[in-house]
Amino acid sequence: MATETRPASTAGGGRRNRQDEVLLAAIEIFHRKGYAAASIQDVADSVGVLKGSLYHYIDSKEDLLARIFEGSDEQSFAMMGAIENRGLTAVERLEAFSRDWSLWHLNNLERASLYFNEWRHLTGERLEQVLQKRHDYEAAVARMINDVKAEGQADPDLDARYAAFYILSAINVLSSWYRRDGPDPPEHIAQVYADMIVGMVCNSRGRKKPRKASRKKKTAA
Amino acid sequence: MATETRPASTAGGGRRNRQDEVLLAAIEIFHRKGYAAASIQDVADSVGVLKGSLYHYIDSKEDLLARIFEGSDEQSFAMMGAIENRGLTAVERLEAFSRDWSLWHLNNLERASLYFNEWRHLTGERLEQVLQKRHDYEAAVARMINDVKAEGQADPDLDARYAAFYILSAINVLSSWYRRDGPDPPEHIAQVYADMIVGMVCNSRGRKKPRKASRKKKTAA
DNA sequence: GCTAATCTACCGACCGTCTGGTCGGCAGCC
DNA sequence: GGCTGCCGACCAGACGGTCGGTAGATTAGC
Repeated sequence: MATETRPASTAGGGRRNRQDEVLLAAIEIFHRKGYAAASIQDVADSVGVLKGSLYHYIDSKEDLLARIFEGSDEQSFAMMGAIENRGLTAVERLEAFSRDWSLWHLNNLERASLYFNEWRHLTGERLEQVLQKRHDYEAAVARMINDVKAEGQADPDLDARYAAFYILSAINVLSSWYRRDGPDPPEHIAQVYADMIVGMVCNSRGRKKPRKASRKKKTAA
Repeated sequence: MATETRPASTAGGGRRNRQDEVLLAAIEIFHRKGYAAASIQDVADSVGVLKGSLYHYIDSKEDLLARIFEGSDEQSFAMMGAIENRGLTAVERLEAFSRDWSLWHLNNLERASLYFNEWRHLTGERLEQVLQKRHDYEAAVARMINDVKAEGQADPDLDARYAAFYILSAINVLSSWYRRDGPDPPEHIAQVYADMIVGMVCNSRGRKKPRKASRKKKTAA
């Protein structure tokens, strides 16, 4: 992306777009050092250009972060849309989402980590946008879980909002412990996660193992 | 907390220990702005003291962070120890841990958030220590899950390591979405989380609902 | 086909501000 | 008279960002 408006002025193929180079370098460095601790100088060094030259491509440090987020937004919402238009049952949708979203995190470690960890360094309107999108995302997952309940595949007492938080939390953090040189490929881990998530949502019907009744001091039903 | 070693040199009651004031202020500010983006000046302002005066209590910014972590370490390992010495079954232990660890996060939002988010700004030996502790923690949870399997209460195919990551991830992030002014008290949310976790680990025995057999392309058993 | 104007990508010196951290000194309590 | 707690001036360096300038490619005019 970021190449949408012009089809590569330097006639495709050979040498890479500097604009993209800057973005990729920034993703790596912001991820490794953290946005606040990373300097524009670091990014410039990584691209192989003087600091001043960077400002030919960006407006400000925050602008650089915001552009990274734009790309991530596009990718994540495309994924979400694809799932909703596939005509799946609620359970299948939940599983597909869990797997695909996990997979996106695993295949875009740095980008995903930023998306999750560094949004608070945006300000003003951009911050509000991110918070809104985050909220929409949570609501969409909660809706998925409610759909599963409506299909009779989940405990009716399950709190969809908390379950959604739980699921998103677990997936969002994937990027912080996953090692690319680990034993299992991303596809495997994504499937394990999807299984655990679906298992968590779809269980407990008819289980009701004996446990202290102390949990009945709930406030809301 | 953090008052364990000395019972308040200024004779209890009246005015608070400055040492602790500094720590508490730092926790709040490092949490709100992020360690790297927060300045020592911010902390000094919050305590109501000039920046130079802060260095009467701390050695360096990183030292301040490290001291916060020491307190968190004590608390979290005390909690873990208490659970292991209560003579519970494996399932009860898993539930107790899930609930208590969630509760600790909810009741120590800022501290917990730092513990989880800002450890990478430590360096040298201190960083290694944190990484080691983190690893121990993950291993302990994985052991708990294996114990549940040994008791025959969990799917033998469940990958204990990934399940441990999954559980710890979700709980660690509690502090980032929980609002103190939300509708439910921490105790309720902790119990909901514990239920979800126990449900996930203990399910699927005899469930095996029909799903695409495509998940049998696992690599490891 | 040659020249002139324009544009892109980049340089490198520079700015003001803020950073973490130091230090000599002083007031007041034990 | 010494110790604790704190002040406030100070430092060197790093920070994000600016700016005038220029080499080289691209385009336009003739």
